[in-house]
Amino acid sequence: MISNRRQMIISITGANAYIARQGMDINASMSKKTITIKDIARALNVSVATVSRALRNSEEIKKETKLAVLQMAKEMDYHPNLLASSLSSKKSKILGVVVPTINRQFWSNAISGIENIAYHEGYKVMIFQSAESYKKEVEIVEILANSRVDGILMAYSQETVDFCHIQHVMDRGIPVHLFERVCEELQTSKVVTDNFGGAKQIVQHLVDRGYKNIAYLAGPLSLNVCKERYQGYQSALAENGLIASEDLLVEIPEFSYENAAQALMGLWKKETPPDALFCFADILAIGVLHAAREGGIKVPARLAIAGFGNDDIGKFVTPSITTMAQPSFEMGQTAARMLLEEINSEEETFVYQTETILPQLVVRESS
Amino acid sequence: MISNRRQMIISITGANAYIARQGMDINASMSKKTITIKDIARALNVSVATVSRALRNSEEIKKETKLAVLQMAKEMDYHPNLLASSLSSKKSKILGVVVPTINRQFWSNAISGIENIAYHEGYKVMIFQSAESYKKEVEIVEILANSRVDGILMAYSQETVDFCHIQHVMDRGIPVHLFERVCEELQTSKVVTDNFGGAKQIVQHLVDRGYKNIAYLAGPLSLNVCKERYQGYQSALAENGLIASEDLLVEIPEFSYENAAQALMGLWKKETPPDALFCFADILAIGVLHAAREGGIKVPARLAIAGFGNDDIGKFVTPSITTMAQPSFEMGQTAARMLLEEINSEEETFVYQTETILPQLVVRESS
DNA sequence: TTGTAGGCGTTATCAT
DNA sequence: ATGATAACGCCTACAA
Repeated sequence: MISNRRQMIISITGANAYIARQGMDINASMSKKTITIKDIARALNVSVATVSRALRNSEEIKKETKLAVLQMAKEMDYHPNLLASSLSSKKSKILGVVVPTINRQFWSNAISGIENIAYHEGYKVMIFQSAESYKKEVEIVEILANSRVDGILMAYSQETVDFCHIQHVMDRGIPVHLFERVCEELQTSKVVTDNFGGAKQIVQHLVDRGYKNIAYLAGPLSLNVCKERYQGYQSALAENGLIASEDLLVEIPEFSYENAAQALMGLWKKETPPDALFCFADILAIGVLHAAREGGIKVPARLAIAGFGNDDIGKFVTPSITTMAQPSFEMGQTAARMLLEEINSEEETFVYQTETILPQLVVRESS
Repeated sequence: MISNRRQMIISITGANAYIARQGMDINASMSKKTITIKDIARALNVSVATVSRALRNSEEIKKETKLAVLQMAKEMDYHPNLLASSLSSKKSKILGVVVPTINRQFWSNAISGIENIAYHEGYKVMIFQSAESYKKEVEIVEILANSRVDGILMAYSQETVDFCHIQHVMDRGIPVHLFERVCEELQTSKVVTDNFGGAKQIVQHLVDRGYKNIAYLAGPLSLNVCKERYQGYQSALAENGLIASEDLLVEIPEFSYENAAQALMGLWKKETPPDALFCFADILAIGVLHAAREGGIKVPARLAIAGFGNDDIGKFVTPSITTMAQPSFEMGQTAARMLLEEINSEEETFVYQTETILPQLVVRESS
């Protein structure tokens, strides 16, 4: 445990240097008066308007004055106050992001993609996690709107069935784009995975491999993602003359290794346990795989496992997990790009689009 | 590809309802005049000060007026403008976060912990990734300072050897707390892992298991974390009469599975390849494990592997990875708590502390 | 307990 | 090309 007392660092540079030259008492000014465009204007004997224009590199300003302002700004160690700028210009250059959680790979990757694009376009990113709570989500959306973010990217919580809070901020004039978890009720741009097609494809793959009694381990079917993959699963089975019995559907309330493990145990106790298991997400597939090994169930001999998402982890476990690759980073980028496009669009009638990302089948050892 | 035209949703509720009742023309007010405390004041025939106080639940206000204001605010669909509030109060209630990347588990967990605490304390979080670039980091720090964040949490980039940019924002009066990646030069609070002790412990474990030729796969030794774990490694070897030969140190420029795999290949070509490999982070351990399997190297029979961090992945691979558990989520929480403590501290002389988190040895199959 | 009025630091609209 | 000046929406002494 090392601890230091805060130290007053006295340096005759930057702002203080300027003040010193003006003949002011340094000690009296230790409250560190922050330099504003007003100070620059006074020092240069021009108006604040001129300074403001010069700093924002406006065309309608003489080159020399612009240079003079820039130089004086540096000399006085001036730093713009973005709060004031935002208040005045009505543009905060902030994007709001709402995700269920930050610490699952899909979401952190998506956030990374969002930040990546935002940064390059000069936008900051404000991030919140709803923790799958509707109540929290409502609060968050309100906070973001009140913070005057220029737009919101969100994947709503699994509790969310009412979308008034989202509609409400849209009515306030704030563009909202949905990604991954979307709904029909809202007129927004959306970035989604082809869940139906993806699920169908991977289940077809299982069928092709000879598996006949394929179970689906789902998250809450109230979420479009979960339901769509379920429908893809059903469709694939139907096309192959197989039935998706109720018995083979397990819906878990929360995504975790443990819940997946439990689900497997439950399935295994049935009269006719499945010979393959399609999991809504890789995290579940991993949990199942782990439980299978502990239970002495050979994978893929007695049980094939397939996931969805292509988290890093699936590649390195033994046996490695067959999955549908979802480019989460790129999804974040796409969502951010589309949102910025709407923000920067002049027209009143922005055309909302739904961008569908096609996942890729990655066949590995688990099937 | 579904696409919809933006729709004007006309509803006689909220703000418009109020305006309608006032006899104003709805169509003329479609520009959605945002309601301010001024409007509430006018409607209630009180001053803006009263409204402001009532909304902030000030003590010095009569209960009835407070209620009246609150009710009218709701009726008029009032939403506070946090930008204006921040500008005026000089508190933005925003925390800035700078990390190398969001999409590695350690960092996303830490961010999650930070957001978690921040949210509960009424703070928003603005997140940036430096991508290990010094130049970008300098820009980011400037942006955060200009955004008037109330404090900054950061883990600097691996390129960063000069800390003036950080000192500069501190001089501007913005508290900065360092976590995980810290340096001696800066007088700030810090949250660190006991890297020396942790590395020593896990290497001692390897020695105890009978391994004698233990290599260290490091990240850039310019980072304190990498160096400290190196020193712990050296110390453990020394105490056991073993030598940490230069030959057994591999420094990779960037954290990736691939680089780790390459490093193993390099080591394996040596006259006397190592019999154990301590990796700076789990991600490297996984890369090495994967390469070992492909190269037919039995783990742990011919090569023991140990990591650091306890990412989820290490638990599920075969053989599972021995590692030092680093509670990243809690580190984020701790860092956030300490920063908020400084922000909320009245005193001029805040006592900077260094919080050291002890990692836990997790022995698994790879050793 | 409530009101008045002057900021907070920029931007934007008119003039000149 | 530059200047005055009024917003932007809220907070906070200081008065009353």
